[in-house]
Amino acid sequence: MSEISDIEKCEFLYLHEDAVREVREKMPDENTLYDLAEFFKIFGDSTRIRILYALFERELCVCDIAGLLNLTQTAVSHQLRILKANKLVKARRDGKTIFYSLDDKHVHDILDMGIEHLFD
Amino acid sequence: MSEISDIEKCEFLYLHEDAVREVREKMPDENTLYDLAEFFKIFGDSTRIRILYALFERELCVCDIAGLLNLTQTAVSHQLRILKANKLVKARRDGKTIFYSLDDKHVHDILDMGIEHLFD
DNA sequence: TGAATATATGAATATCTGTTCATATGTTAT
DNA sequence: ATAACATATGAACAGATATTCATATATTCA
Repeated sequence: MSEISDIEKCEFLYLHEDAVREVREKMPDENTLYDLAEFFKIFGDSTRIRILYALFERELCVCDIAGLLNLTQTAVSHQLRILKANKLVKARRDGKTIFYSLDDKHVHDILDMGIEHLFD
Repeated sequence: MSEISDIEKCEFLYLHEDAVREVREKMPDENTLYDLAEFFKIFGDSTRIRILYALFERELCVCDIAGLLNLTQTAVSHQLRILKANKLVKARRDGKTIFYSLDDKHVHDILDMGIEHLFD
């Protein structure tokens, strides 16, 4: 009986040590992968996706978006805050109204690639 | 006093009717956008992102991945099931071992574009 | 056949996240 | 200054989700 528990043996042994060693060296930085997941999390919500698509055509104010997508003003505001914090949209004030528009050249390409995957 | 509540007036009026009408016509199908969000949800988890990056180099078995990423076998299995269900990875059995590898040509491009956004 | 190994899976739990509600902030017009 | 309007925000709540635990399945080997 070694120190390694029989029950979870697989947890502590590399079945293919050379493969694992090679992969480990080439893996990107841990923090980068974490940030990357956080970034994609933004696209993982249909409300935000719909807002982004709405803004593809032209800038819109909060109430336009709420009416267009049948959402409350509050819900839209909350989501816009997230999108803005992640530099996907930007805001411009005109009197009482605040217009939102896209602020990232990659967004369109990323979403298109997702669509491509869906229709394979 | 009209039927429209004063408090939520913005909810029921289009501030910019023409804009909203134009955008509504060009919006993609509602179901497509929902599926798209579901697809990106998969990338919104660092464990799954790490697994995908590990598989960029070469095929690996469940225990390799668990050891490499310091995760339990069970956690890896659960995530691989999700990745497989969404056709991002495929499995190949060799005796007791099951090797997983990437199964989508878009994954690499999508992740790269995410990285690009991060490093802007 | 039975023991050992590699992986899968259902249920429970804890955490995260989106929406709602109530309210605050900021701008315009009277 | 005050009312009306557009938007923002904090707290509470409900639903989703990743991990863990216990256990099942599948394959190999003695």
